[in-house]
Amino acid sequence: MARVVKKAPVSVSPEPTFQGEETNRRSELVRAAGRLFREKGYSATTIRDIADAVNMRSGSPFYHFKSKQDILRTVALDGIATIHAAVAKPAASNKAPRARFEAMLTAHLNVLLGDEGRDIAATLLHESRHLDAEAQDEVIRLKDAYEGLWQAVLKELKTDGALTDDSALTRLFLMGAMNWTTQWYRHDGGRSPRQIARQLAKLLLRD
Amino acid sequence: MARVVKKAPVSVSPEPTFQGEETNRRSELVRAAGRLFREKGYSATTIRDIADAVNMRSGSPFYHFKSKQDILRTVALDGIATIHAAVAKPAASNKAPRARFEAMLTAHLNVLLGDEGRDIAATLLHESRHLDAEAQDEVIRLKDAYEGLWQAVLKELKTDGALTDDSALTRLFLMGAMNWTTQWYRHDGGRSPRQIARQLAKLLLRD
DNA sequence: TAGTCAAGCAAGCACTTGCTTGGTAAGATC
DNA sequence: GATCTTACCAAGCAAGTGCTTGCTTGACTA
Repeated sequence: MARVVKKAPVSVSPEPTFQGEETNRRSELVRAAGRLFREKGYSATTIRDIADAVNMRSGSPFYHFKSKQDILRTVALDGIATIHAAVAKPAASNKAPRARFEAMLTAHLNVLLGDEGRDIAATLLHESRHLDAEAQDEVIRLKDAYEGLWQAVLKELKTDGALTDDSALTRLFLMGAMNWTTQWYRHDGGRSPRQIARQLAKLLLRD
Repeated sequence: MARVVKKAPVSVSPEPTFQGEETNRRSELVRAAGRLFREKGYSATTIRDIADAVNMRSGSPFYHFKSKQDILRTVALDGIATIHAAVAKPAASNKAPRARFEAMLTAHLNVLLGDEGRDIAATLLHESRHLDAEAQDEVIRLKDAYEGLWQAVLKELKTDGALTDDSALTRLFLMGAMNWTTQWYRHDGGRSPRQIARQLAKLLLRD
């Protein structure tokens, strides 16, 4: 209600067509959906919520996506691709394992906690179960590939003697410690992702 | 459908009143709700799902609970009380800090991953945001009290020299590593909570 | 100038949702 | 034996739910 006057009888300019800003309307939907999925969860978020957030009517998102699940799929795949890309960069650097490890931690946490990626990352981590089986398989495949980056650096750290155990269990503990930050991190609080990464490295590695 | 014959015209015994089994119908609802909340999430679980699971009609749970949220509140508070009680016991033992720590890890993981508590624990960890503000505050209060148990043992471990940093950050990493197990633990897999606890202790503590 | 197309809107359909209401059968209590 | 209480059920209401349909409009194109 009070949303749109059906036909503004006097208005001359027929809507300023707010150009520039952001090209793609579809990606606006994805961003809005990501934020809402993080804030309220997939099931509690309605198509109407998403449409409202980008100033559409409730039927219009279905021009861009064939279903609500399709939106979720897009957000989740977007999320893991973002994390992977962010971490692959420091992982490919030629720093010493320890410094490389810390840079990877920082990259992962920057996505999870930063304004850019935290919506899609949280959606990926907490709402993937609402995907259909096929999409879930795809997420798992990409996640396994991503964790391969970590397994590799853990192995090097063991070779270096900074780590005594580079088993899958160690990797899972590491993922847990990192991904759980979304549950307690406060954006107004003092600690930066960088500092958190450093502390985590210090906890896990011995010198 | 095919659920209950309205009035069995010939049946003599008017329903065997399946005694014994489990006293309280209300707690059956809580258990069923916990399982469903873990499997599908709070929002995706309907009152009809919960009622079906204990063979009631969809209006009947409202005799025991005043709203769907009230069920969630009960499950969540039940969850944290269960974890707290399970960990408080080893925490109060007079073992050496290191052994005590490992016993606490085991206790926490036994609740999270065991058949008894994993439903309510998962609900607590992942669905608390759907509580109203008041209930959320109560959960946070209890959670802070619970984490106090951990902060205390971390402090002792530092005194003992097994840990270099007993800050809140260390505790949060620890909670993350533990609570994230629910995301990957397989009940058919080889590792027991006990073994996982031991490995985690080995990763965090130095000898 | 007519035709095409991308990007939406208005309306609404079929269904689901949490929850309420009036009733009722079996015990417990007086 | 009359009343009260417990624990439900049958029915349904009002508000949503995902999604579809037919249409419009402004920008481009032949």
